[in-house]
Amino acid sequence: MPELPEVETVRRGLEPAMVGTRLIGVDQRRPDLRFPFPENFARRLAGRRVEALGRRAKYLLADLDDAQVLVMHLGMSGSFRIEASARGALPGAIGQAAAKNAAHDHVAFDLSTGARIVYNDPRRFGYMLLIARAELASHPLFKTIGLEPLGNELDGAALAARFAGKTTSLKAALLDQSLIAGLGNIYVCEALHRAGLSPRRAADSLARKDGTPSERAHVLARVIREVLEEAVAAGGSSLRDHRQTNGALGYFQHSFRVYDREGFACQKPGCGGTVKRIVQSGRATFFCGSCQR
DNA sequence: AGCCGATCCTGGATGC
DNA sequence: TGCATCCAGGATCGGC
Repeated sequence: MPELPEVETVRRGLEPAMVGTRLIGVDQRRPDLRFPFPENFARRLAGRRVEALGRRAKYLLADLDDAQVLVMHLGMSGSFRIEASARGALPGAIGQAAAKNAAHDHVAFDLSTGARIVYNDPRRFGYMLLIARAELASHPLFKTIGLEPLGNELDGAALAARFAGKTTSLKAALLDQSLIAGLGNIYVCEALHRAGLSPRRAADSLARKDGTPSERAHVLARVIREVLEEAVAAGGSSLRDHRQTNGALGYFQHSFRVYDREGFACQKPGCGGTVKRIVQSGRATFFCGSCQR
């Protein structure tokens, strides 16, 4: 489910509820998600104060007052919701939708404010880890992570340099978290369409023969940032599971130009092409065969 | 070294 | 209606 915009939406929702509060109790309802929870997970979190809530790539990072970081990944179907109090249920349709899914509520954090934050994940591809802050950067999960697209790292030159010598497709390279972080299937398809680049084009074609970045590289870097920022502003894309922490749906799915739009007309003015669906390394790719070259 | 397919898991959509 | 099949926003692993 969650690519960078969805994770960032969740972060912005959780931040005001969590930062500065203490974790009074942690209700861990099963031994594992994708991986086993850390040893004594609930006990190690109890009483800790949350100092900051950050994001790197698709990871949420809660800085704790004991120099540990609670690392959370939402996998394909993970979501957080905030309940106003430990006992209280949310009113109306949002509350009902949450209650219906309660079988997949795997962790709940009770905060010193009385709020409760619940992690729900039907497919259980998500996970939570505790890592010492000093060891975070050298941790296997983080030391190989690529460019952060919303930071200052991403520009055409950096992208072309990362992709230099890669014989794989642009689609596969953009999905590779060790090259550029945070993109998933949706935003790769959308960015390539906006850039007018074929997903089948070789990744190293972003650089000229002399190694300098081509115009394509600059355009692609710009539209990646653009589509991610627009999606964050829309609260992410809600296809199945993604919700904002207040239960509301994101609405960027209404702005898709190619993703899941096989057979529809290309929306680029004057193009006249049709959106196609192909499979690349086992995953659906949506693109316009006319204007993406 | 680097790429591809299989795999973890559940639920929704589709087809017979 | 029921059952089987396929597909899904991710990322790791083994095999080649």
